[in-house]
Amino acid sequence: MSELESVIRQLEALDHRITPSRVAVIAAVLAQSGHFSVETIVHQARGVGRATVFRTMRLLTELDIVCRVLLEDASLHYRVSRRGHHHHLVCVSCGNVQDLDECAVSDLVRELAAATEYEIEGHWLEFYGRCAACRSSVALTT
Amino acid sequence: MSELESVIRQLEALDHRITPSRVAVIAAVLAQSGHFSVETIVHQARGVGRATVFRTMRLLTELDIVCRVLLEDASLHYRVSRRGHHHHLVCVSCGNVQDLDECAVSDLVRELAAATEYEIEGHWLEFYGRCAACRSSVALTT
DNA sequence: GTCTCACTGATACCAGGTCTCATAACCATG
DNA sequence: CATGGTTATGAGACCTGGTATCAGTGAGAC
Ligand SMILES: [Mn+2]
Ligand SMILES: [Mn+2]
Ligand SMILES: [Zn+2]
Ligand SMILES: [Zn+2]
Repeated sequence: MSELESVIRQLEALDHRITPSRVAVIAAVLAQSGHFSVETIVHQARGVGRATVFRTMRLLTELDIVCRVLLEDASLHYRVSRRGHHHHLVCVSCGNVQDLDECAVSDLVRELAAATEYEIEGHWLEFYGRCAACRSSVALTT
Repeated sequence: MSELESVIRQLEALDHRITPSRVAVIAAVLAQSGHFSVETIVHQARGVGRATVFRTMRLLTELDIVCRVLLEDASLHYRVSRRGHHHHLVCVSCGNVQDLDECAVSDLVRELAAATEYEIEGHWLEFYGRCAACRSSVALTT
């Protein structure tokens, strides 16, 4: 079963209708290699309305098929998610994304909950830096 | 010396000009109690142009007079910052913000740098939840 | 007081995203 | 299959947050 079929099964299982527009958006999403903006999908899923692309992205986010990637300037990208809850290390130079294996703050969430009496429901955690490749190319040009 | 004067001194020290517009924006910012959007300041600093408000907010961010508060939906707010680098715990119900004392991920940044060969330059970290007050009011209404 | 350059604000513009609503079509059911 | 109810679509208006342009102003060094 292809990845596309697998996503379609998930939608069916949750009583969402399988429409050509949705399939086109999902196919475009699955074809991305790194992180991407919604606009990229709007361009690549030709003929699908802008609103539908945004609606489908929301669906895919809720189903955990994509994850949100927050860039340093607070703009929102997406990325195909092949695991559960996790965070990212983004190269600010080439855009490469490293998925981090586990949530580094789950312990902290418990501590915070105890210390502050907040019931903690969510968090954002993203790291920015330069990957080894980008660092060495900078070294060469300076 | 008032907080306003203190900020003005900081601007002077860095060779920024003290203009009525800047003073109005800074005064409006310092009058905020929690986190706020730029739009709030646009409304409250009457007569100051939109662009100038945005420019001044950028200045204040660079000078660490305000810090950026990222909401759960990735929208950007600001908050008067009375300390160095830190993170936030935001109540998604009433908007109350708790400043967290220290950066909880500075150790992690070092570990990550070693493990991934990235040079890590920055991060986003924000927590969302419900404060004690909001939790008890929910308990009452259910 | 003069001069210069940083700053301003009106305005146009852009990006990202939502709302509306008439139309289309998916798919459960018979 | 044929039908029907309900879900999804897409054109376009609209909204929010933010930047670019540029002629005009005024802060403050001298
Ligand atoms: Mn996490
Ligand atoms: Mn930190
Ligand atoms: Zn890189
Ligand atoms: Zn609260």
